[in-house]
Amino acid sequence: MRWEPGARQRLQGAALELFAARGFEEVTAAEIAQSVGLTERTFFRHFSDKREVLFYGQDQFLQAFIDGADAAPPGASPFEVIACVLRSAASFFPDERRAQSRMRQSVIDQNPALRERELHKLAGLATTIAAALRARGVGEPAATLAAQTGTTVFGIAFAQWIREGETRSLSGIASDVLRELFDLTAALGLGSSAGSGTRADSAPN
Amino acid sequence: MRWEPGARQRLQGAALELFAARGFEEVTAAEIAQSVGLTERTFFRHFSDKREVLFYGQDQFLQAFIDGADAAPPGASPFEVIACVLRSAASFFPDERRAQSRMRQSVIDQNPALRERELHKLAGLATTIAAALRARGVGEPAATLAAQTGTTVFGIAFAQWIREGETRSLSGIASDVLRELFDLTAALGLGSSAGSGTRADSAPN
DNA sequence: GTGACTGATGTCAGTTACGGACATCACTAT
DNA sequence: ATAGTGATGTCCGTAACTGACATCAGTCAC
Repeated sequence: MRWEPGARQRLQGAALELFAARGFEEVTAAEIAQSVGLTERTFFRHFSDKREVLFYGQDQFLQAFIDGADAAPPGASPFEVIACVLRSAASFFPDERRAQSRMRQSVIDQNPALRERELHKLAGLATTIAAALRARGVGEPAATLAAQTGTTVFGIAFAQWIREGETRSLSGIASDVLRELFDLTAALGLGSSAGSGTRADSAPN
Repeated sequence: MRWEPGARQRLQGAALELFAARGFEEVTAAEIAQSVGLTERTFFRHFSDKREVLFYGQDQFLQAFIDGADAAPPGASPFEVIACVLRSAASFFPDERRAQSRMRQSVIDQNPALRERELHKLAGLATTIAAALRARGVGEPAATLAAQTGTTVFGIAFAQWIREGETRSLSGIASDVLRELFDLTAALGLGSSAGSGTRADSAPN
């Protein structure tokens, strides 16, 4: 071969290290490229923009979400599907990855631009799940509602999984967070309209 | 006065028009500035980056969220607070603003970078609401869970409010979406652990 | 085997989003 | 008057991208 293989992976690895060491904004794309023997132009051939070097290649992760939805039994309610999705997604992060995820997340958390990209990816996940729910016959806004709430639960669970001192599995944490959500909504009353209806008629505008 | 007052507002107005006419990426910051008799440098003194021209000045909007949380009765459960927040936030968008909101949103929806920024702002709202809930004694992860779910509901309701042909008020739509969320979660069974616990013990990893 | 073809890369030049440093000049307080 | 302030202009630099074109190992057709 004329070139070392795995240029993309090398770029991603070098980028994460450099970002962790000196911060996202203090590292240029040219620098990352040169650190693995490539040029800036090649960097931007592999990644649509500088931030993307930290997010590219989540196809398998997204697939885990889809697989979770597909694995749900035919008659499952939207949130039962979400529970399956969460379990499948969580299996994508075994405890061995905790340390790496922590490092990566600390880089992301320290830069607003990177957090924006992360939120965007999360929203993309939600859109995908919503589509899967719609394919199962779930209508709107239930599909989007369940999908976005599901990614919210995942996000909160993931943040907890990353937290220093946490030892539970991501799957376990996600279950707990989901249960907490049920408890919160259930605390509002038994009738479906009792909770919000309590004051809904007082000031519609 | 040496300069026309309201430079920021003029920049925002011109930017929205130009973006709507030609697309976000096809308009340069210098162009926007010159269209209102200012320079590019001044543009970036008013807005931290080009996208921000569409998002700056949402302090009142954010305040509406906070006010909603503060207006909730002392003993209210997290989601009762959320219901108050939604009502307060919705009152920030009377039907007269529907047309303008539609135009603005269509610009945002057509550009990924702008959607990223929007999600980031939404996330900031959620963080603020979560803090308000914590100040009321709500613990974690309940506070974050309720806050993020609340902004999700708001986002879905807003998207529906914007939709062509929709005539209901944002407040009414938000109530309906919130009720739909309750229905979805309530459909899982009465016990708080029945829904997720069904398969939680089968494959923790 | 030779020649066309491909795919990943390099090179170069350009545009645009910003940010730092300094000047300007109406307005204001003293 | 004099000094100070605040919004702006001017100038210049850096870094994120982008398009056009060159290069050259490997591969496939013939």
